[in-house]
Amino acid sequence: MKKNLDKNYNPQSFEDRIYKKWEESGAFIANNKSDKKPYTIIMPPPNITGQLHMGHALDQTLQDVLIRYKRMTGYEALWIPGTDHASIATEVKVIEKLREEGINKEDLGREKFLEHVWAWKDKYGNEITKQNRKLGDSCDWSRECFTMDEQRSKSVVEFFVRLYEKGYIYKSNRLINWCPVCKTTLSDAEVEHEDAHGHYWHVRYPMVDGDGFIEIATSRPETIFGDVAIAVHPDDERYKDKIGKLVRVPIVDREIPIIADTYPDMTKGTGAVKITPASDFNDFEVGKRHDLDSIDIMDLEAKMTSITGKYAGMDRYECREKFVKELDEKGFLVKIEDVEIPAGTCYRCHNVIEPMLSDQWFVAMEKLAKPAIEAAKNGDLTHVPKRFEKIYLHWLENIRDWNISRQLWWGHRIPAYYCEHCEQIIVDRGEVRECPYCGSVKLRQEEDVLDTWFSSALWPFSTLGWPDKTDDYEFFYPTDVLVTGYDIIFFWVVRMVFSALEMTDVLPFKDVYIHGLVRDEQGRKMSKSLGNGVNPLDVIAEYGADALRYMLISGITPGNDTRYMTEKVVAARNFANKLWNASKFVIMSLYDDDGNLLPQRENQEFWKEEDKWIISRINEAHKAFEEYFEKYELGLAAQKVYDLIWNEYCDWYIEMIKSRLYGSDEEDKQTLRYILHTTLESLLKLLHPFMPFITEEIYGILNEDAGFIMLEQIDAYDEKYVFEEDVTMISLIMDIVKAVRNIRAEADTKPSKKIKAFIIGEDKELEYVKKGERFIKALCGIDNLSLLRDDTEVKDGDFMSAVVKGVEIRIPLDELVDIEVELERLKKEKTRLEGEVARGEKLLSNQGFVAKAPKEKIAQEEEKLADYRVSLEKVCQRLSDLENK
RNA sequence: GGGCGUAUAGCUCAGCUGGGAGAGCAUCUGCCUUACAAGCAGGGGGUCAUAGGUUCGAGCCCUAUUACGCCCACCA
Repeated sequence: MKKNLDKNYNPQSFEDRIYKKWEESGAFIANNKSDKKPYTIIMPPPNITGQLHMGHALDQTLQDVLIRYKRMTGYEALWIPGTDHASIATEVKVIEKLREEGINKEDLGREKFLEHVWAWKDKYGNEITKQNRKLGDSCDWSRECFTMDEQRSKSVVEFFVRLYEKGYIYKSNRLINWCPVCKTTLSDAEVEHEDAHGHYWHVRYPMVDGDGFIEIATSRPETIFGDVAIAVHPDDERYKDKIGKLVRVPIVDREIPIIADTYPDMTKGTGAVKITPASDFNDFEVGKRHDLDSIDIMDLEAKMTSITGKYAGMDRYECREKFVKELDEKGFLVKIEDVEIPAGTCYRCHNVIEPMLSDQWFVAMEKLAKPAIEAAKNGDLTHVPKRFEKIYLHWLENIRDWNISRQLWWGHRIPAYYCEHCEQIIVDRGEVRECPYCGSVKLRQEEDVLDTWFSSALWPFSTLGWPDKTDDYEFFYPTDVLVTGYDIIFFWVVRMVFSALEMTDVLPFKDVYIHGLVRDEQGRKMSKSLGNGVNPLDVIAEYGADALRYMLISGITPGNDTRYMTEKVVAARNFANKLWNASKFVIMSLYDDDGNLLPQRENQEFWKEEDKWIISRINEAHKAFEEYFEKYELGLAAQKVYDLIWNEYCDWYIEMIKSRLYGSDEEDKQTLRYILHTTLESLLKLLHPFMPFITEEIYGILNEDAGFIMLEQIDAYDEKYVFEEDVTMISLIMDIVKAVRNIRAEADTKPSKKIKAFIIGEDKELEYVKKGERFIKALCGIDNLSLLRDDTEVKDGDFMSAVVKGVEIRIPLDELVDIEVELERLKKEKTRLEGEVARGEKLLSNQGFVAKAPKEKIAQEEEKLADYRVSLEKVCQRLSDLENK
């Protein structure tokens, strides 16, 4: 049976099949006993609540391209996949689902609730890993991790205990960010700052001594219940005589002092600030300095506490409205200003967070941050692109202690116990049954769980078995590169770095490759609320994973955002289709009608110019790839292989060899088959990291009984495949072909019409032309080509002509159309050449250039100028001949 | 208030250490030429945001300016 690819490129027909074969054969599994050098990437773990979105698709495609390329260039490549329990996000989702079923989290109790979450995780947690497979991710599923699986939980406990023992972890009562909707505390990184329109309510507080009022402005009047002082700047003349006196808090009727502190800004508001330590971070600091009390005015749901009297139990916003009304009615309200005020919001639910006084666990950051700062400054840690290093450093240099406790149930429960007898805190790796201090067995485990990012921080080494000294850890750690978006540098990159430096004494990775966001066609962020998200799975279903992957990678540059555009996917699909058809052509020529491989001849001595040309071009691409991958210029690498396949291999090489293929020289055909076979193989390998499915499918049919292309090696750049002379010659031929085609097109010659042509040039050029005669004839529809040393033979008569690189082409006009067209062409060409000559002369007569430019550059310019002069002369000659007729 | 990014062909974007502006799509012309019309061949289209400067030479380096975008920051 005739062997070949299907008639049409239809990715749906093979992508799933190929992935299954890869996975079942163990092709993704890395060997920790390999002789090769390790190359390791840890996949940023998607949330188990998540669906694959374009951001994941980009992130993962980048990693897969890197991993596949490294696997094909001599490395033992390991890419570990995994998922994140996403404490808060998952818990919120499960609570929602339970609520729909009429079940309340609190009624269930911790144990039962967690059972529900685990069931939920089992049901949905693997969705995203199925989607990874659709994308073609070559990750090692045998090593798949989950942030809450047994080994990772062990890492987390170990990490916590070690930090605790070294004194980095402490428990403290202080003001924290509280989300009243998610009902948990948040770290600083989890608070977003959004501007909202609000007001300044100017309120006056009567002086206790009856001597007038002091006016303050506040954006949060409901916090007046927590006021413990009014602060003014000590240098503020307006209030100097009031410092130390008492004022009466409106309605609340509490007497509070006017204090002097440098915190108030005399130029802002009224210059007098009310101090509410329990509701504001600045006020908290002022309160500490002046030894003031803190008054809790809100509970954990942001409802007013009993201290607010009739407002008790009221929501914070409702209270604000009613309280302002009361202030107004009682004459305390002076005026209301409309302003934009910044508000801290929860990164999850986007509700306004409430500063709350609370007992929480913290990691002291100052000392831990130092080596992480140092690592970036001394160049051990490289950000790609470099500018993100600033963000990284800025965060670390201004870091505050990390609040790691969360009032949630889903997550790693903090391994701390409280002795109910002696009130000591006991932190231990295992379950604690007896108090080591007093021997009491009345122990209570901490209820809080750890911040999700606490486990993520360990991901580069916990996934490799840490704290155990596993073979994987020994061989694959540290990893090579972390690929992620710029949006989680603080959450994640920073924390992985200091955690690794503290726990493993090495950087977790050398490079941080940062990509941008995938936006929609109009450049907007893809979001649920806008409904403008494009589901990668839909794109894969319609165009194939290869097209999606290629679309995402081509044309991107590190750190910059990109847009999803259907037309780009179509272009990528068309490229795949082009490769499919070209491969079909090659395979057709390699096998006979019974599907047997036809003989091939390898000997280099029989290679023709075009063979050496394409081999040379591919060889150069190998070099370019090495450089591009070194610098993470994946967009450029993708562009390179595209051009090579489409513009050079398909448009030129295949067209050039058709006459040989359909000719009668059997031995030459054997050589040709060898070249076609090997060059296609090389191209497939170069493209494989970007388009793994189509290249694997073609490779499997091209090579019977071959292994996977994904496990093959891409050739390294090799000097012995540099064929300079052949490249020069073929370039000349290509230019001539283009010139003739241009003449034919301008003269409107029927494509089917065969024409006569003359080529006039020097010996060297004519030698090249002679060698390439067969191409010129075949590719330009010329049936009669004469090579001449001078133009005496063809001087008379009407011609159209073109000059390229000192070679003149003349085509008898009777073969074409009228003289006017030719005159027009020649004039245009003359103008162009005059411009070129003028440019060259100007450059070379510039003393500065001649004196300072590199020698090679000058020689190059001289050569070009000489060339243009010859060409111009010929064109002028032609022009005057024609005009004098 | 600080920091950063972007501005290049009608559109979306590349352009590595400074050495004659590129791609895809769109557009125009001609082609179903037995791998491919998801294609082939040919063409048109850019004072590289503005103003200075450095240099023999600037899309690229420096300084200002403008527009859009992003990040950080406790302004009542």
